[in-house]
Amino acid sequence: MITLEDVARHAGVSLATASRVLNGSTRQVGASLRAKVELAAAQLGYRPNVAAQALARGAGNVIGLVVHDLVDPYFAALADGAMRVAEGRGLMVMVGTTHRDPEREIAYVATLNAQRVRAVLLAGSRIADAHLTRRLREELDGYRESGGGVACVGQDLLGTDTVVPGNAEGAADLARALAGLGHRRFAVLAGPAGLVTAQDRVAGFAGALAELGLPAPLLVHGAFDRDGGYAAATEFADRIAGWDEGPSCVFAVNDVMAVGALAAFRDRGILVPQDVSVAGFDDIATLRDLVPALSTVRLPLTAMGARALELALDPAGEARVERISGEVVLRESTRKAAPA
Amino acid sequence: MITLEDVARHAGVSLATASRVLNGSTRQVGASLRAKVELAAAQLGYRPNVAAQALARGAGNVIGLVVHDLVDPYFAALADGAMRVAEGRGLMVMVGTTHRDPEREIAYVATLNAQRVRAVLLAGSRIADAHLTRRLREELDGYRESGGGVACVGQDLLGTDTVVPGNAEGAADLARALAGLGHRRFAVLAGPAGLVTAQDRVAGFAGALAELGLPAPLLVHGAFDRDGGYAAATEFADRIAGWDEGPSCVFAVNDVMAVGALAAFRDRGILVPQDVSVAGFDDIATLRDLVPALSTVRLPLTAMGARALELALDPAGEARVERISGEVVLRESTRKAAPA
DNA sequence: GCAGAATTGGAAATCGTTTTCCTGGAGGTT
DNA sequence: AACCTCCAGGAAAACGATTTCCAATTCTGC
Repeated sequence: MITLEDVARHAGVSLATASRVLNGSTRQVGASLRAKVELAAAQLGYRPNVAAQALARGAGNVIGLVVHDLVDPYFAALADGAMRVAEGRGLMVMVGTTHRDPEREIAYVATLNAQRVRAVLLAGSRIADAHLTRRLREELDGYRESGGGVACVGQDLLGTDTVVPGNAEGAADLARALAGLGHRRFAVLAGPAGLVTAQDRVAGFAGALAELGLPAPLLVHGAFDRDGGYAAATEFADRIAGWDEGPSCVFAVNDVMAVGALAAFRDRGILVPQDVSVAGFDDIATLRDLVPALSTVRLPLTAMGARALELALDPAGEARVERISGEVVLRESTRKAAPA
Repeated sequence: MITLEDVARHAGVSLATASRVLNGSTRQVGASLRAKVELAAAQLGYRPNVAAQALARGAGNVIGLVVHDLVDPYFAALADGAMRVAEGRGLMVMVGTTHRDPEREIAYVATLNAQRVRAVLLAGSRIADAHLTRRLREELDGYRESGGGVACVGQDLLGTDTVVPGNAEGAADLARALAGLGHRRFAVLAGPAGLVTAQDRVAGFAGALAELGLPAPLLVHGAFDRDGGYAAATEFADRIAGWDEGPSCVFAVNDVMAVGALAAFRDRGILVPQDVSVAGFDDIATLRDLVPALSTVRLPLTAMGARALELALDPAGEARVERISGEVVLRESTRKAAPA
């Protein structure tokens, strides 16, 4: 490996001068020496050793990103937004995927802490488990004390800068919109019982229904992914099989689950939206071409990821919380309910 | 920040001993000292500084991954596979997204080189531009000389370990399968003219048709993404509008483009598969619930990403090339052609 | 008991940079 | 001409670990 010392020797200057020329410094270097150093560096093919730079400077140019699953388009979009910001600032991004294991999440924060990354971005919803949350919080506190920025996308549970999607409000808006279409009886594919994002969406939805004086929705729990949606929709169909009046509209707490639900209904010969309307949440770009097109709540995911990283990188005294509201988008998967 | 020296002092031992206790060493440390050091480290909340470790050890535990676009499920799946391997080996992953800009790709390799990452994984197809390819290759050679492993997923153009999807063979198999369904006249939504992956798929497809004695397909170029598929399909529909016998089957060179094509046909009232059959390539998991379900060529993307990283991490004398073959999956988007 | 081997602990060199001083010379002001 | 300021350049001290020696101890086998 070519080191800075090699370059300096080859150029006939001191280490200090070579460093000043090659790796941005406030100090000036005379034109002739500067040229010599640059030539030597080019000839030798010098590459700075960032580990050494990070050590000497006391700060690297890496940021950390922790997501649950890169294959889930929700997280991919968030990551994309964050990476664009990182790129714009000349930072590299280290990514960790937890596959929804809270222990892994804590472990990643510890690792990123050891890496002395400039900022850590936590994406995705926390499990509603006080003990785990506390441990994560402690780990983050330790990290922040050492000067790193932390932000998260999701719930404001960690005392950090947070970009909070308007889950409850969006779901409530959606409920009102669906009620406006004439629906009276709803089911909710509610995701895992302990997942805060899912809880918020369910609560917002159910709350709006209550305000409208409509009956509480039928809740079916299941995993937060496509297969969870499929399973929950199947269970739903089984449960209402004998009823004379079942729900006319099903709300899946995210788009990916809604896709699973659509598949389940299709497999059982239930027509959407004729037999039942289906709505999701997130407005995942990759899924906009579904048939029938999914009614949902649009969240500006890329912008949210970008904004969160900005928060993490630009420190403030107080923990800031930014609420991002979703926008109801009605498409073909929901239709006017038949008059009662 | 708590350093190892703080821990050593607090425990009343030397730096060397503390290092041996805390960060895996071959040397033994007596039980009593070991306990003292561990206690001190825990009390002080010591976190090793990886930059310093990397410097002292001469190698970090980071690998680099360069993809075009994380939002594209193709790359997300590859990245996921690679990350699982990395996780299993206790390595962190630095991700760079090029957004299909070859200059950025080269820049990322340079940056990863400076980071002295253990291995670099390049995913995604190279542009067929000799000059850019040469520059990338030089950059990679420089990196490999310094001891890093390189692998790529895509074409074997860089003289490195490579996982090569059977693009031409898969497309040829698909062509034969479609011909077996009775199709005689084909169109290909061929992607950008300079993209090697797209070229290979087109060539394989066209080659098989020629072998079967069928007419050469109608080629329509466009971007390699959903909107490119939409635009190309629209152009295709316009072109054949006046013909008395147009192609009965359209092959989009990837699934994402096929989704765009399906949308375009839907918007123009063209029924798939009744009016025209559509097939894609990749078998993206997120898109398996489309209606009509997409006929395609399945590529084990996650496994490919994982394998590529394994190649990069386990050095060999020679550059190894592993071919991965795709499997034709016929679904509802293609149907038997009406007898002529 | 005793030589030699094995083991354990510590001092100090090392990794590749950045950065703080320090020095000598150039330029400007009375 | 004397004095002061400014500035380019270099020597050397961090930065926070690992690792190589070396010395001191404890085991072995006779």
